Amino acid sequence: MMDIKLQQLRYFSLVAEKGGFRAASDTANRSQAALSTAVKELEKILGQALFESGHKAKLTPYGEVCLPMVNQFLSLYQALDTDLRAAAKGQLGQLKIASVPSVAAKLMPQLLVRFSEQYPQVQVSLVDDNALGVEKRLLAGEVDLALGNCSHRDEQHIQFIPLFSDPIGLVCQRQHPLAIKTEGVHWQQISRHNFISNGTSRLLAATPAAMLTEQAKYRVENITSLVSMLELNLGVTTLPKLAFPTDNSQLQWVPLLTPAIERQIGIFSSLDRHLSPQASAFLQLCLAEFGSIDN
Amino acid sequence: MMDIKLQQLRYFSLVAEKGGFRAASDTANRSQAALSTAVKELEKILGQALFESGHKAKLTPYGEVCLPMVNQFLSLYQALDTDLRAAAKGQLGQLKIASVPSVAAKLMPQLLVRFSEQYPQVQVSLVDDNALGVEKRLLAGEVDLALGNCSHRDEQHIQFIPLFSDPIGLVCQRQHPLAIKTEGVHWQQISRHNFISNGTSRLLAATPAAMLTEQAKYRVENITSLVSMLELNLGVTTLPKLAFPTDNSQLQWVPLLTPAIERQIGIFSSLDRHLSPQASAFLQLCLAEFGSIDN
DNA sequence: ACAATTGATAAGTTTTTTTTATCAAATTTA
DNA sequence: TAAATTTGATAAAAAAAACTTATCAATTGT
Repeated sequence: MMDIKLQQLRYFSLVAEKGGFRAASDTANRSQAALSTAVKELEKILGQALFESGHKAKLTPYGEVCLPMVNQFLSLYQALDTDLRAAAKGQLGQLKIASVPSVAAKLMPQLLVRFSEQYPQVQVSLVDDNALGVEKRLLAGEVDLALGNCSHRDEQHIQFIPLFSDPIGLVCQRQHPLAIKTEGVHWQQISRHNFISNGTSRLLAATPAAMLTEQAKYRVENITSLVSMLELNLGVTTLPKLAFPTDNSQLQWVPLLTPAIERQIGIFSSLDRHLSPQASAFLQLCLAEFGSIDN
Repeated sequence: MMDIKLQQLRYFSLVAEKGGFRAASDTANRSQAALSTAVKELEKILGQALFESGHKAKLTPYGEVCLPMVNQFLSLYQALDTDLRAAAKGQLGQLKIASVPSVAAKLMPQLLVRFSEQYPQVQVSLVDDNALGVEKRLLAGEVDLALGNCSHRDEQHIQFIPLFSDPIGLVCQRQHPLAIKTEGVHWQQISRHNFISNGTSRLLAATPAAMLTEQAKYRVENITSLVSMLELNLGVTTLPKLAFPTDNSQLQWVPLLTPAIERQIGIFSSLDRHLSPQASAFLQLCLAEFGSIDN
């Protein structure tokens, strides 16, 4: 049992539309014989004549029944073609991103607005998690891309592209004696005060400032809780500049000068899977935004 | 811009389903190379990889997006194939029939029931008209087939296949003196009574009985009016046996013996157009019902 | 009646698809 | 861990399909 070819359907529809094999062959840039044989073979496959035998290409009642079905199918084929190509260009589909909270809050909104302008049909989902969590989600295939600070934990399966560096600084009340040192503070200056350790404090590890976390009076992961405690002057903490809530009127961020610590914010992608076209487009957007070389 | 081939979509879907080119090539009865090159070319057309490069045929995120779209399209292709073939066998589409009232009322119901059993998906429409009207509708392409009595008016465009013959007879009240002559009457016996001419009376033309219509006191086309007038004993008329309302308890049909007149009931089809498969099937049904040779 | 136009068909050419044969890489087995 | 197996990719050759050219008979318009 021969199967029906796309070309046969196309020619059948075109001949019916143009009202003749000659006219159809002109618009299709094919010889009249090509269309004639193709339609004849389609008729053979179906076991029924589509056009009346005779001079003019007039549809048979059967052809009349077939034509709308065939035309609808051909438009579905066109739609598929368009969709597959659109999806290939990343204009269709979904994009899943994991990000550390500070990036998710401060940078993602603008990035996503610009991405959605270019790719309005793409469904974007964003989850936030800590630095280890975003990498884990990426490895699990839960997300296409992950934004966070470099840890170089699994170079075998994960690629890291640095985007920019984010300096660590002291966070304290505006009335705090250290708050006026806007040019920068030394870790030993901090150690004279109560220290509240937080999720980003592991960035201090392997630096002299690691002492602070070891002597910490509190450890708080949640950023809102942390802010409340700082506002109540229960102590001071360190945060990357990006993680500092800029709209807060009671707290102050002061750069940590000695040692100067920076976290490398960048974008992770899996080496095991192809990037989806839209993920690739988003990565390009990030690179364009922050410069391709780390700065 | 190359266009996407059906075969490429089929192979892509099959490889994804079977989880490998080798396994897919087995079920498709093709070489592994055939599927490999076909899918590679599809990827080239789309400009994106569908399968991860590596040992196993794992879908890329893009392939993951494409697969359901492609599968849906392939099932639509299957549906089209099925529908076109079903329509070719006359199992789909519509059938339009014109018939003279007597045939429409007495024979069509049973015929249509049997037709619908075999072709449940076919929409049937039936119009009734007089002998000239059904032929006109057929010529106009309004209907696929016409049932009526032969007139041989347009042998160039219309084919007539006789099905059976229908004898003309006298119709009168049961109490009428002629009603007892069940073996048959002579036209001259009728001429002594009031005659009501009707639509079927032109069948008497070119016979001695034509005299009856010439001397007719009334002429009534509508069958219901005619029956009423006969019941009121306003006169007698002639009707083909089939046109006589068998459930009427007051009237009687008596064969016209001299001259014996019969109308040939048969089926008309256009010589200019192909019969639709379902029309052809209906014609076969009629021939089977009434015997292919006129009787 | 004649010229022009229509679709059908046969033969030959081009293009596409498929197979065969082989490869390198990855996986499994011993 | 090494050998054997299995995987998908690729090149060359063969087979199949699609298309073109050339020509025909039939129909239509003038």
